[in-house]
Amino acid sequence: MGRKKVELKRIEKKICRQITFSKRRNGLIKKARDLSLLCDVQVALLVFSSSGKLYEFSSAGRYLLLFMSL
Amino acid sequence: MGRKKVELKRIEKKICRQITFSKRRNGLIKKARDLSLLCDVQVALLVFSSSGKLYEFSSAGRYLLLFMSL
DNA sequence: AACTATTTATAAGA
DNA sequence: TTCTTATAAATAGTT
Repeated sequence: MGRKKVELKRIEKKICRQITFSKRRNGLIKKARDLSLLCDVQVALLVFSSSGKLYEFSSAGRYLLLFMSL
Repeated sequence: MGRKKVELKRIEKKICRQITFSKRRNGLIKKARDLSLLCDVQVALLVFSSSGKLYEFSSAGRYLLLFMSL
């Protein structure tokens, strides 16, 4: 959805990757919220930036996420 | 993105709600995958249908999610 | 399940 | 970094 069609592969230029991350992360969180509201379902979304910052949306209350290296 | 602008509130007609759920759920999972790939970040997305079925995407390996009613 | 008119998201540019 | 705008992508209503 932009001036050019995007190739589905890692964006190599760091600055471009960060800008895209910011834009798409916000878009994804909005769509998660919309889906939950429109369709009355529970959604949990977690995004970790490469620097480790967590961005999230959850329609439910509190939750605990454990990454397992099983 | 359709014939009419959508109101951001629960879709009352069950059939319409189920159709929208199917379409948007797939779209959301695609966008989660794209974000992870393009921006090289970790993403976890979980969607529970009203009947309790789980739809998910995770760029990481295995994980365990616990909803807490604290 | 496919189609298509239209809205929405966003890539590039300013 | 925030705003704009051309275009790609998603999808609401229809078939």
